Amino acid sequence: MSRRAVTISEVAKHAGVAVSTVSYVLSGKRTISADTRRRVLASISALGYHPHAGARALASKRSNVIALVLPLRAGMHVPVLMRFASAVVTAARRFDHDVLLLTADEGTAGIRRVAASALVDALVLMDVELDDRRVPLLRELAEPSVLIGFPAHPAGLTCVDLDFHAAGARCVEHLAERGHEEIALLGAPSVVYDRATGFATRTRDGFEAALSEHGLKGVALPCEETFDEVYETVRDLLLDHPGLSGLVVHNEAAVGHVLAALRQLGRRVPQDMAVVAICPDDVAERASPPLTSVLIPAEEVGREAVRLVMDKLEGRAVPDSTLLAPLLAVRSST
Amino acid sequence: MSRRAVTISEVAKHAGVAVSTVSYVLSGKRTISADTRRRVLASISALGYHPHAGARALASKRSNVIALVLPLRAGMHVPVLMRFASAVVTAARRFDHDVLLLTADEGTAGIRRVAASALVDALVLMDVELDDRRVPLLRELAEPSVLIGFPAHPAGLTCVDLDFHAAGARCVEHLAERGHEEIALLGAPSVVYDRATGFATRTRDGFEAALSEHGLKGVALPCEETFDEVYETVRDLLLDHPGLSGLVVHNEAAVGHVLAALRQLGRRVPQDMAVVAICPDDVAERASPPLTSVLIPAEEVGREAVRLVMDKLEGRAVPDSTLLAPLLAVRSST
DNA sequence: GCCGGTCGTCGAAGCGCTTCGACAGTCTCT
DNA sequence: AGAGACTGTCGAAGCGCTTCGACGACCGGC
Repeated sequence: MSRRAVTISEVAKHAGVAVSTVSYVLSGKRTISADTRRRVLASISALGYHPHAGARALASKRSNVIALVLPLRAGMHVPVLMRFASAVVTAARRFDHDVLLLTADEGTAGIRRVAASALVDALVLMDVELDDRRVPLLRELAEPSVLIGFPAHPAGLTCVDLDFHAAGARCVEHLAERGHEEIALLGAPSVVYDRATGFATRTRDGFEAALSEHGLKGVALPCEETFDEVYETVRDLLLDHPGLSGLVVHNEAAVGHVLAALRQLGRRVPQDMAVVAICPDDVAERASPPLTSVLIPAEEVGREAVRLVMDKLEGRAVPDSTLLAPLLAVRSST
Repeated sequence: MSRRAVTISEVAKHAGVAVSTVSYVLSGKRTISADTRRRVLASISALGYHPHAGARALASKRSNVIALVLPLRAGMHVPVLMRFASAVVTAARRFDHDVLLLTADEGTAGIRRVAASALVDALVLMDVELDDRRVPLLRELAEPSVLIGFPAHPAGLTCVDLDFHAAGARCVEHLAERGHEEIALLGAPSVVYDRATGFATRTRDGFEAALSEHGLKGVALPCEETFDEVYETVRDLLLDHPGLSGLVVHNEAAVGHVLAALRQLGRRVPQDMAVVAICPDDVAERASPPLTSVLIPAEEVGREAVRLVMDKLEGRAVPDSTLLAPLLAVRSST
């Protein structure tokens, strides 16, 4: 049970070298002869030595821990969140760092606490709001941070997200390849556009740009999230655009309703209407029929966020904004 | 930006006391006069002092961090997981601890590492398998741990979970009271049974035990999570068991699909088929119709796990096994 | 054969905190 | 009034590690 932990000085004694030599073997910050290194490493594994994290943090001013701030509140699509978290942990481990989990409900206090107490070296925040209270705090913090998502004023911050402009365009392109000539985008609820929320607008712009590039007809509409509103929107859409044969849905909550409405209106998917969604993979897969979709690359975003934050820790310059290319998965709805 | 952090000795100087006095004000381990305490606290907030976590861990042999080991892999219903995680973080904060997130894919190595390096004081593990490789390690570890879920041989461990055996039985009992004579259990995806994960098996055992106790006919089936698979399963079930009038669903991801499939197959709930779910409350409430359900008390389990692990840290004795009684909420589906 | 330059290693000085023993003062019994 | 028990505070000794400066040993160039 409670064997007292092995310390670096016991390793040094066992290997017949100075404490500092053991330290240098471990950190590689000074050259050590191959022979000495071998002896030290042998002693380390013979004794089962693990450096004491606290002592290391105290002496080196690095805890080798990064904070991950998750929303954990209603309205987020949780499975995606989890995949982000998982990706961040895995990526952090690759840089020999661990991950401290903070929930957003502790607000700025939690961030301030873990940063000020040197518990963490850096922070990764998820689900940043347009006007996020934490953003000013991050700006004045000594510890580097990376945001997943974009606030309204990202100046001075490092942000990473899916390239929604390209995602909108990619959907159009896919439908164009399939020979569709008139397509519509059903987006976020109108309130989201009114707020000029980044990702919704960016998708629409990408959609429209691609439309004119491919010489297609089309229309972009906001889309509410109750079944009745969705039904009306879809019905009117079909009446107003009899030539319509392709649909891009960028509204996770409405996807199911859209499919149900189409079914109810006697349109088969994909025979009468091709549907492409921009949504998490599992939503697309579970829909009936499974939807061709641009997936939200959680793993890649998480990995990239960690890479950026590590670069900042090492003092390397990083781009303010990193946009990840969309990936389209073809399923049975197109 | 990078103002050097305030240390305890600066606080001491500012307040005109010894360093140790500041420490005792913070820890309360010795009596301090009200007047001195006030002066020290004033200096602390005036200077914005935060104790250095590493230094504290080094000197006190306590990091005030607990590890949370999450599965993050297929077959688990992720939102529930998230609620566990959230509950653990919140509860840990209440004991002035933070939470380090480990993923199960690092296996025993990660656990060994964070324990040996004194990064964490204790561990909470989720989704323990019946024959979990990590269990022997936990037994020999000096750091206390608590499992959410039960392995096959829980001797010497501290485990907490919903009493799934009782939950399965409770559902049968409820349906028996309502006069149903042939009922089925739709459980987790088969991969979960193959892994022999405790909770799925225990629910089934409880279901079957109650079945024979009440002299009912019935069958227990695994249940996948896409609509098409669920539809097939339900359709076959109805064909094979024409007398079936009650259904227990223990699979959050599938409940919606089960209801949709029943509707599509012309069975009304509850008139033609009574349905009881074992799932988080919000899932049951949002279903249409709202489902009678045994709720999964994620918050309570997480909180309890943290309480237990803190008790162990303080050297207090704790029960080996904590089973939370199932609570059945009657809604309109039975 | 001597000088300057690496190379490999060591010793010691912290890093910021907790905790132990010591010790003046105060209070409470006799 | 004096012994004994508290109270409140201090100083100093670590906790286990990193890192800096120092210093022999060895190298090649002249």
